[in-house]
Amino acid sequence: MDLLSDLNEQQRIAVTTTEGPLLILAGAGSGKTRVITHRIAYLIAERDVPPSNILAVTFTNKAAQEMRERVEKLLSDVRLQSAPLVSTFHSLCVRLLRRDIAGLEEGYTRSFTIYDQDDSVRVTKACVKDLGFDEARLSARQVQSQISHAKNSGLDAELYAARVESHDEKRAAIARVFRLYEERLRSNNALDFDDLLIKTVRLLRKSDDVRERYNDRFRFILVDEYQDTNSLQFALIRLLTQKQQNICVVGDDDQSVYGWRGADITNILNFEEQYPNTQVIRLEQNYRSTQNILDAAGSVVKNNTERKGKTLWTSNPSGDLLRYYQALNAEVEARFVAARIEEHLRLEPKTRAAVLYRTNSQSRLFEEALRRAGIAYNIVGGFSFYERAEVRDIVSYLKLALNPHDSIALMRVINSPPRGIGKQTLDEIERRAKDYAVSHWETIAIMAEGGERLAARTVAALKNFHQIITKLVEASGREPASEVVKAAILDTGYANTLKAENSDEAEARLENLQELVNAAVDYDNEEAGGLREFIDAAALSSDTDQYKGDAHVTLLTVHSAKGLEFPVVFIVGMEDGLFPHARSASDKAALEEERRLAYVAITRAEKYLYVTHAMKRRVYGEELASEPSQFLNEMPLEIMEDLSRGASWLSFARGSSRLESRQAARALSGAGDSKRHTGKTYDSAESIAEFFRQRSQQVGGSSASAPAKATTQKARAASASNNSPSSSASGFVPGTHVRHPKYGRGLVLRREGSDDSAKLTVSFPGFGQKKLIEKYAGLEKA
DNA sequence: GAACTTGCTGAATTG
DNA sequence: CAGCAAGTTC
Repeated sequence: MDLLSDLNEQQRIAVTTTEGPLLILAGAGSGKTRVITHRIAYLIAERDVPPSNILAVTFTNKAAQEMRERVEKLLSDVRLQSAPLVSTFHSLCVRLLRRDIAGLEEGYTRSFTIYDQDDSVRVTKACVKDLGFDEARLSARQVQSQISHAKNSGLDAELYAARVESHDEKRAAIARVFRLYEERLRSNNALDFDDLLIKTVRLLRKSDDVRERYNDRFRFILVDEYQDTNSLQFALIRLLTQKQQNICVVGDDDQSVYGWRGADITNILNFEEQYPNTQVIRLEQNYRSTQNILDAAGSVVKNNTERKGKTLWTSNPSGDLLRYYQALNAEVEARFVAARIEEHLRLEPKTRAAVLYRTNSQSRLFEEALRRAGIAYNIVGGFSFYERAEVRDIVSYLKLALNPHDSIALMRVINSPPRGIGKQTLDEIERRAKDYAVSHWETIAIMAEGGERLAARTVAALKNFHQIITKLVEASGREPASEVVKAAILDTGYANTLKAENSDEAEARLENLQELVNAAVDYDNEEAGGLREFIDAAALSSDTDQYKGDAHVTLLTVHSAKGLEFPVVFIVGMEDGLFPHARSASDKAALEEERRLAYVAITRAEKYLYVTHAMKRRVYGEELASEPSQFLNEMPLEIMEDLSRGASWLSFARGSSRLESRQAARALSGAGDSKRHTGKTYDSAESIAEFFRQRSQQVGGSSASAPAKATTQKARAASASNNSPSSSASGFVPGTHVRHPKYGRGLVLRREGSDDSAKLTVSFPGFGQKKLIEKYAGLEKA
């Protein structure tokens, strides 16, 4: 088979440049996966590289699996002795550590357990409690994320503590939790997700032996989604490429959306400096989307300053206009989306649609609307299979089967199903474990022998539990994984308790457990890994792994959608404070990341792209007014079609921007001209548009290169609407959040007149818009 | 010890 | 509004 015939020129160079460092800047939809898979196949088939010398690293299992399958397909007529290793960063680390962790000399053994985030939070919580800190003031979740952040930036507990200012009480507390947390993990022979990378890097640094071995083994390394790598992952790559520099990284700086998780965009921006003699290849032809969709994406992302800059182009037709919809509230938005999906499926039963949202909590309304419309959907994220309580319980039993000293697992299931071991007994176990300085498991063994101050009932209950686990441990020594899973479900009483409940919910849980058994059976058949690997896979499985490519309708966050494509895409909740998220508003870098996120969302679409927003939305159970996202304003309005009922932000923004430079700059396209509106009938929309116009001036427009233009724009706006924006430094300019003695929090929409006699139009959630004279209103900044 | 009630606090994105 | 911890009752 000719591996190069169906590639374009750039792709071909990317595939055949096999020696030396290579940076492939691959725009969205430019055939990135195809290049990687062809490259692997090419190395094997044309350059006679033994597959075992190739390592390809991805971020998700799903991507890894897809890559494996595609390579296999390309090489279907080549006989292979081995397969290239296609793996996620985390499973690569597990693989190394399962073999060599003892070389670290930190007391860890090869049978270490992996703590996922939920486990980590549990440990953190226990640490906070045991150190006597107030759990309400020091939320375990927050502390855990601080610890994780520290670990990812190369700080251990000691370094972190040393960095904490003495007066910063909270951080000092976190530092103490951090230290205890690390101790607990170590004494449980457990590693959290961050440790997997940290320990691997440390091991490769420490042991020349191990480092050499893997340098010799992996002579050709590929890294996908390189823009998402963090400093530890970079260090890992560095260590693996000491002997050779056949390192090929593929990424797109415009799609870097994991900065909050420690991803370091400079890894890709500075790759050429880190690896001298790097060849750079740009893949800029997009095969996925229509021209209009690409225009929208480009028009948004070009507002970012921190980027390498590239322009996607396509030979695809311009396609349909983007479809815009302004909903009264979030419920209406969901109903609109469901109705449109129904329509698309009616016209094209085989099409696939995706609903993309910023936060998982938005999914519920769409689930309800789709269910009501009788449309089947698939949802990614939220509670994934391995995160369900019953699955986690059984997995905990399995962990105990391999290592009964795993206290986290033990405490999780010691009384589920209920077997008469209550809080009193648990506290007693905790106390004694600490006193004797032995594991909970050993403590239970001692207590099960009976003794002073223990009720006979308690002793019997503990004995029972001890026996159950002992049996599981024995079973794990001789039975295949699936049999141990069955035992963990049946012999622990778990299944019986669920059956006895006799409810629909219990029924569903039983089905999930059946599913777990099925997974284990598959595992027994396919790989000879055994229970250990089965549990590792469960721990490392991720949300995006649940994505089913053949589903007609998929609900997922924008983050989870990265790397996927759909003929029909809905980007919903395009509102200020939601997308971009409020937590990013203050920070320029964070806002740029949000913008890249918008870019990712837009470029998922092949043919039809919908953008929607709601005027009102429930937050914390309270209904709040919301403004359209600034990213909507950054799209070319003339390639949007307005599907809103009645007046909308778009209809007004379009009318009001007619005279302004943005229109002139985009005069190329004649679309939208037929939809001229005077704006006079659109009271609320008018104020929203006003708000935008004002804000774009405050922010200084989209590019730094046009100060002169910004001034004329400002002057014109001022004369047109009789405003004097930002002339009174002390006053409340539109966009400011204010507090009113009677109406509470509100948003300034408009300001008329100057100095302190200015008239303000302020929108108060729940009270509507009020016109107020600034000097009498008693407003304060909120 | 278990099941139920109340009252509080807090959700951004994920391997 | 929801999920969780502490408090209450059987």
